[in-house]
Amino acid sequence: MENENLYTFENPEYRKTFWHTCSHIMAQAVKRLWPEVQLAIGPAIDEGWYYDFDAPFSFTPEHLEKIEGEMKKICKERIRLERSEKPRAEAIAYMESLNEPYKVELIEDLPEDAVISFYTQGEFTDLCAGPHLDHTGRVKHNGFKLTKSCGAYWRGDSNRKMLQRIYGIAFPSKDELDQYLEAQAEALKRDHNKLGRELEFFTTVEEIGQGLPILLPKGARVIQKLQRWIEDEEQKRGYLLTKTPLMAKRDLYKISGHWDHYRDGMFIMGDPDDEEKECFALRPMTCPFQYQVYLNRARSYRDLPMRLGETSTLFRNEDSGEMHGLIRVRQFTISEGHLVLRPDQLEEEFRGCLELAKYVLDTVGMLENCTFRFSQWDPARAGIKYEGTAQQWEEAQRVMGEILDNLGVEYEVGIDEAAFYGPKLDIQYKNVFGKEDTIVTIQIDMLLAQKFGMEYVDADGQKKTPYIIHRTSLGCYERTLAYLIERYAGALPLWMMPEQVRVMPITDRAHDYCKGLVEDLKNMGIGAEGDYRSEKLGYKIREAQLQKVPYMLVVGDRDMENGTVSVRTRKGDDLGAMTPDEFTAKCLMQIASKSKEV
RNA sequence: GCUGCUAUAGCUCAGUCGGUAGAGCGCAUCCUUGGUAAGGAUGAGGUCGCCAGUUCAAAUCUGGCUAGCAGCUCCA
Repeated sequence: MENENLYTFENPEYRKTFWHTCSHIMAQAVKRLWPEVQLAIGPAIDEGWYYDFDAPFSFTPEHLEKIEGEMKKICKERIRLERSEKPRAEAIAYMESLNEPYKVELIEDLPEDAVISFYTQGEFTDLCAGPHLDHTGRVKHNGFKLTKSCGAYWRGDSNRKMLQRIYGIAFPSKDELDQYLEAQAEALKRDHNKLGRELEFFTTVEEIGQGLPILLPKGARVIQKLQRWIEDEEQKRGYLLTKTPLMAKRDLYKISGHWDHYRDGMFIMGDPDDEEKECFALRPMTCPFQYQVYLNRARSYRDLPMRLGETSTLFRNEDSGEMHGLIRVRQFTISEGHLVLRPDQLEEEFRGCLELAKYVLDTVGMLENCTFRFSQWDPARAGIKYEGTAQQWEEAQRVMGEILDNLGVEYEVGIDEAAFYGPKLDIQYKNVFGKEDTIVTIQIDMLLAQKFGMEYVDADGQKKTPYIIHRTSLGCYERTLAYLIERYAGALPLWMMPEQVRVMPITDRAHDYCKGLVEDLKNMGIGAEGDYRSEKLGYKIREAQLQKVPYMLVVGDRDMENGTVSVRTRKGDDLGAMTPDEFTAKCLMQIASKSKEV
């Protein structure tokens, strides 16, 4: 390795070290300004760093400015960072003397014989494993910025004290910092929660409530197109369409285990504690409903695999702070499905689910930004969060791990991320803020079939319990729409766009001609609208452009004479004049091919 | 649920020291009939999120609620 490359920002190790030192500089600045503030933790993260503080006041933007000012001084002072070590007991005593209870707690969690390392820069010493830059002058006084402050629980535990977290970002030069901040600002312009409202895909109304977005005609149409496509695609792949009730008596959820595990997260109608009276709950998942389809009659091994699909609306009473645009809502519709299968079919069917998910994610243009996570149980929470035996869990996870390896899936492992009934493959996607959520999930369930008494008669005449795969193909339609809006900055591919063509007469003389065009296009299944207002062409084009309408058909005297339309794209390309038939054929072809480019 | 911030016209926002509101865009009407990102004029539109409190007087100050935003926690 060329040594000089180790100390560049391109090296992730160096970058993290750089940001970690920034967090120490920030902590030092805070302690200089307000010695009474106590320190918790301050790691480097994927983009920058944060430090958690316990302060008797709230950090405001003015506080952040002050801290930045003090940090600039520390950078200019070029203070050396020196590592030192103390035995555990001495380290605890030292942090007690500094009145840093959070640091004391951190050290107390380390083993008895641990040697504790510290980093000292001038008057400031912090508990830290390192490594660090050699001196604070490596950070440029104009190369960093404190981006936000917010609350964060001590040790990520919602039962413990809420501390205050300050986030920061730094680069080796002001130019790079400015570039980063500029890119951030650009990314936020794609925020579906703003753009989706501006473009009238959805809205919310105070009286309806949190997490209950209204899909406006444009948003509803996109989702309809996606749903029809998915339902058809699944039918091609052997799925049977079901339509099951949106609610059930509590009895159903008791069998599945959801009543015990997620009662607080359900919308319940009736008194849940009164066993004498009927009590219903809106469904938070589809599983036990779709199982009834299987249970409708006795099944043979010949019936398996049975692939059930449903466009399923679910209701989950999320905590008030969890809702976010279309990404996290209280009522949503997913491309749900359950596969009931014999053990020997598990790998093949899992492969089919993964293939389908990858196909649909690729088609909508999201696959390249997806990451895969193998969500496993945490044995420490066996019997609390997770049902079933350790043997069942190990078996399911072993099988799933083998399948994933055989399929060459590159994944990260998420411990304690599994469902209560089994491990999952979660396909993750990030929004413009960098926050990650699950877009698609494929789960192996070795428990629920037994609970519901699902069986099949095998070739040997024996009754056996099937495996179940829970899966989505395009995930939750609301969430997917949100990501699509962000992915395409609102300019969705032609095939899923609600309004695909806008016809614009230049003068009143062209109105009838245009109306005929719009009608013809609509009859061919193309989303077309006419703009008959007495505005100038430039005005109409600008508006269609802002609304991301893929094709604009301009019609004036010239076109009427020649029997043509003049075609313009939202990208600004002038495709010239062509006959309506030529345009229609081109448009239909592009729609059918689900091209991402138009 | 927690911490912090926010709420004024359909949208984006201004409104100083407490004295009951303003702009741009949009919308409506009229003029304009035009060739690829904003033609002109006129007009309508607001219990200042809701409920209390302080005050002679509240968009403005205080409290509660509702909703929105960022993060934390959670996400079957």
